[in-house]
Amino acid sequence: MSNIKIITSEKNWLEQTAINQLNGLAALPGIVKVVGLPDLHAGKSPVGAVAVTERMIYPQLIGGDIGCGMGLYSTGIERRKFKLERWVTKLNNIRELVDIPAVNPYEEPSPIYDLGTIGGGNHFAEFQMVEKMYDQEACAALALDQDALLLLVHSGSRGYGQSILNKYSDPWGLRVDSDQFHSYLAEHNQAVFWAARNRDIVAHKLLSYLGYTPQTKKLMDCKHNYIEPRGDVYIHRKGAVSAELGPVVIPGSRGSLTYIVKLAENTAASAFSLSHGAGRKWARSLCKSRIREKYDRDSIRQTKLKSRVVCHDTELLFQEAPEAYKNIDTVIDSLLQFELIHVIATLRPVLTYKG
DNA sequence: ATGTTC
Repeated sequence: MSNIKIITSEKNWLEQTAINQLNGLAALPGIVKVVGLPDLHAGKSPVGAVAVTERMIYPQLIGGDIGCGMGLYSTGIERRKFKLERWVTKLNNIRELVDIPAVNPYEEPSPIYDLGTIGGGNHFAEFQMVEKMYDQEACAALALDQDALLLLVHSGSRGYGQSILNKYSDPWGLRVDSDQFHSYLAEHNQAVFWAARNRDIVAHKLLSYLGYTPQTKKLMDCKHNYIEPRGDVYIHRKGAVSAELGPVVIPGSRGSLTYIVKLAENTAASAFSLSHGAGRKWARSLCKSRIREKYDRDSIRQTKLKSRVVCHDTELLFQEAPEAYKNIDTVIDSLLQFELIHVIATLRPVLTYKG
């Protein structure tokens, strides 16, 4: 009997490298179960993956960006007040949210340097609007409003999480009876906590920069890089979201819809976890050569959904192009086939801001 | 992923 489960469907392509990495995880000491979600792809350790362990934890599987995740906010701004060109112009005037004075509104000093900055890579802050509601009741319970402008923030613990990982990289895997096990988990929990706060501050800084008194309401916060102790086992989620904490946001790319899903009953099959996005299809290094001819400096900043992207790093925009990501509909379809989710709404990105 | 990094 294999301890590996892959949640996928015929149409959903998975790269062999990622499956090999998943097999590698399954062979580690203390591993009870390994799950590959439909957005599985290769990374330093596989992304879109869940590893359930006993008597051991593996900080390296989580990586440096401890607590990374997505916060979805209602901005308190009506969608008709959204002014695309004006906001694009304004956001073009700052490099990152570092240009906006950092304020730590909390009592404790922040361990995150430049609290309220988005960071690089696949991180972003994105304005979205409700595209379609499929489950009115669930949308109402979530306070998802058709007329509200929404903001999705994908960011993590910045350098702070990495500094924690650096202290616990040796040995590979920490046993429950070690001091390191307990101190890592305590520091990890701090990073998870601060990463969520970082997302909150990103939302606030962005809205105040655009001239609004932030009246954000957090609809959900879905972390996807962390360890959850659950009874006798430890659920490592690397690019995977808990299926037990309420509705989940699963974005595609900047050029596709975002799904809001409700949890189904049968989530034990996926180690109580769901996908965190569409998942990469192309390695970063391959993107530029594959789509260079299709775009110029302007057109790479627009999507087929007519949304816009503000980002000063053109290289990054190629690496994070919609083409570099798998089809979100196929990922959602795989989750539906395994009866892990119900779709309650879709959102449409209108403006993406990247550091 | 990363106050990257030569």
